Amino acid sequence: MKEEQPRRRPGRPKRSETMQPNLLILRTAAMLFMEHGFEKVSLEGVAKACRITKASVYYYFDNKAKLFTECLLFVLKIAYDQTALIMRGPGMLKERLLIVAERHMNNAHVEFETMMREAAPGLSEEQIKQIRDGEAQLHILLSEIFAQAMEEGVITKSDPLLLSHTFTAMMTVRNHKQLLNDQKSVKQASAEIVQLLWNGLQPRS
Amino acid sequence: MKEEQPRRRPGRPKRSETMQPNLLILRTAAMLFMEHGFEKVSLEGVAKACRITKASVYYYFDNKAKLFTECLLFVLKIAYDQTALIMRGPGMLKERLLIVAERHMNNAHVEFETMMREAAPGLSEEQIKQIRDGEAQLHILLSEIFAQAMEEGVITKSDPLLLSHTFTAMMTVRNHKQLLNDQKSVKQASAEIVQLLWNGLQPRS
Amino acid sequence: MKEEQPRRRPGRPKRSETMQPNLLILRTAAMLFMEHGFEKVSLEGVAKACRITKASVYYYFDNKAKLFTECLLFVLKIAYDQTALIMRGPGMLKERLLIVAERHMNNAHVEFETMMREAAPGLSEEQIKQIRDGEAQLHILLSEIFAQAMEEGVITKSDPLLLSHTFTAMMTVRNHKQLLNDQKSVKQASAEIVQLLWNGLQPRS
Amino acid sequence: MKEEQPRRRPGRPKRSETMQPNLLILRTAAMLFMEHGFEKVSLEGVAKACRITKASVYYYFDNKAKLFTECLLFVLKIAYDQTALIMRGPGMLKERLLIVAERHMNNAHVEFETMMREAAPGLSEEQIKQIRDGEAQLHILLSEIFAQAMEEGVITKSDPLLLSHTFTAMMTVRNHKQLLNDQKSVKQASAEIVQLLWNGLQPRS
DNA sequence: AATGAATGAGTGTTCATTCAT
DNA sequence: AATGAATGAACACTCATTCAT
Repeated sequence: MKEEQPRRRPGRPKRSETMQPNLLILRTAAMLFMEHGFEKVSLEGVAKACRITKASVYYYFDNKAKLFTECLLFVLKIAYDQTALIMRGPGMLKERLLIVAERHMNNAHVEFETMMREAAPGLSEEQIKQIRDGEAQLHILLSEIFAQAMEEGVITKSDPLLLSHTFTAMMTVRNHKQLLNDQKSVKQASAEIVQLLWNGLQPRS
Repeated sequence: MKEEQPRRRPGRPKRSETMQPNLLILRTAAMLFMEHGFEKVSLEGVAKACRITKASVYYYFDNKAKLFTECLLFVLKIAYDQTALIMRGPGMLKERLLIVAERHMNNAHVEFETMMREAAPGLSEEQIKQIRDGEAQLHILLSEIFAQAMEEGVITKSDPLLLSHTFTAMMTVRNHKQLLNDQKSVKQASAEIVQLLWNGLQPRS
Repeated sequence: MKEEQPRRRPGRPKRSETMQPNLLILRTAAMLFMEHGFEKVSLEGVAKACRITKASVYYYFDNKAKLFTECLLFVLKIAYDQTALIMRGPGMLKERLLIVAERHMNNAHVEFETMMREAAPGLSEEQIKQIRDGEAQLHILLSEIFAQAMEEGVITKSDPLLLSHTFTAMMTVRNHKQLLNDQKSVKQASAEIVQLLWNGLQPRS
Repeated sequence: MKEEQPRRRPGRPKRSETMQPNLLILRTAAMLFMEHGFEKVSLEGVAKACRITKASVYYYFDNKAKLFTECLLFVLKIAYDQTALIMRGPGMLKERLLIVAERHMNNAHVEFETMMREAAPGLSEEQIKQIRDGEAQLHILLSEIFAQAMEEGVITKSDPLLLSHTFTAMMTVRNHKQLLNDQKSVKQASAEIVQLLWNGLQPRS
């Protein structure tokens, strides 16, 4: 993001014409990157999806790596905010987890680490660090929630950071075409997955 | 990487070296595909890694899609065999799961579904089906084991297929660079993950 | 051809040179295609002949098939216009035929149908149809002229379309290196050929 | 042709198994070259059509240029013999021309000069000369027949060599897909073409 | 006599990037 | 602010050719 745009009211903007090209590109590219990964998204493709020219994309973003980085930071920010809002909100932990899971699983996208691995050779150290930091914050957020719940005896004690990663990893089931789409709704799947994590495999006496 | 090896002249080699180039290519390419995904692996790259020329790769495999397909089937076969051996072997279910998890997590690679999504546009319907079938068999194997365990009361009842997918998904934690490599050994992580799945979050009274 | 011209750096040229690259490429490629046929002309070759790069050719034309199609339509259009101008102009039919023959034979090129046969596998149905249509119009033009002449008793009655094709075919003599270039001028050859067609072999009493 | 094969009885051999690979390759390649031209025929393709390997083709023929040359000489020889047989045979000149025309037009193939132009850059001077000579003999044969007919007053006097080339050129109508195949049988077309050449366009009083 | 295995050079095509306007 | 026009590097793939067996 090059500079500070005049602040816009929250909520999705109505139509592209009204949006600053800045943001339009960012949103569009973010969507494409999340859906197809780094390599498969060409700047030509981004430009076309925005109804502008490739050179215009370069006007706003130095290069592909930069655009990618900003896109991911943008997405991570949103994910962070949404997750924070839900997880810090009211309700039982299990219920809040379910909401997060459902949200997350609803838009199938390339697994984060895979995307990073794909993109990494094209990114600078600094850029990688930035993205890693953004991601880390999300895990820290979750692990703090988990840690607190452990303190309070709401859930069994374990490594909260690992729990956060595991929880996130479980949601990649959204990508498993053969399970979803064919057999289960996302809503049902996410419910069952959270249930699984909650109860564990070991039968309760 | 500019070491100038005097490239072999064309013609049949003097029959000496170790592995059939057939297999050498398959193994090498499989490794590369699993590590970097479909797009990032160039046949030039595969060739170089095998110390042969691109044209030679084409001598053995019709095209990239074919090579990719055979690589995945190769990998899936191995994974299936290993998993079958372990899961049908002796020991408590939890212990067997742990072994599988450890094995699986030890070689970090691109998440399967992400790779498929990336490669799919380049593959034929038939090839996609073949790979999907190979993958499905692994899940069927696991879900049969799980179903039986449920029958026997070893684990709580739930959808065994979903459980299989979830279990697999959990192991993508291997890719989370920031968790592993930095903080935890794979051995420890897999143990904790299986523990998590086994006990669940809800505290036992 | 190893003269090292310092290749222009990328970016927009300083707006000076003569022809639109658009047309330059079309003309150059048309010439090459007509002279060497579809396969033998590489886009690299076209680019070099235009003193630009291959990628620049792609900037103006989607792919080889498209460029080829546009070239042929371009050439057919010119041929049509020239032929129409002459054949619908004043003068005796025989004289007009002579002029057309001379024009046509003056630029030796690959026989049309042979070129189409060569190129066809690479073209889309639509593209083939377009070219065929362009070609057909030329034959329709000629056959209408012939039909009218037959009506008026200027020439003997026969199938006018076949006559058009035959007339066109006769002009492929231009390609017969051993006859022309060595022994006869094109001017003389075309005159004799038209004479031949006009009088026929059978002696007049 | 590398050496003198034990002489075979005339007529087409029953099946490939009985044929010397020598000849099998020659015939097959000749057919392919005549049908598709020089560039489009790959030695791999020739080999496959012969049910042997590419290396075997190389065993019998030094390289593509050599094979091509021998194929054309082979075809020209046959054409010469057939033409000689017919043209020196009994019957009115016009009737004999018709038979030759029909034969020639029946197997549509790449126009000779076009093929030569395509292949020439790959051939040695010597090879080009050989083929040109073979072709020239055919034209000499025809022009001698024509010259004699002119002497005898059977046809009008003109340049007999040019007549030969023109006659040959007229038969390239066989390639005009839009005329033949759609509207006329080859038999009919050849008859009309010979008629055209015979009578000429100018009405007889 | 016949071939399996290898190569180098070339082709069509895509794409990130640059630069004058 | 925005873009049209250009490039170089890479990639998938093909093919004529070579050589040890």
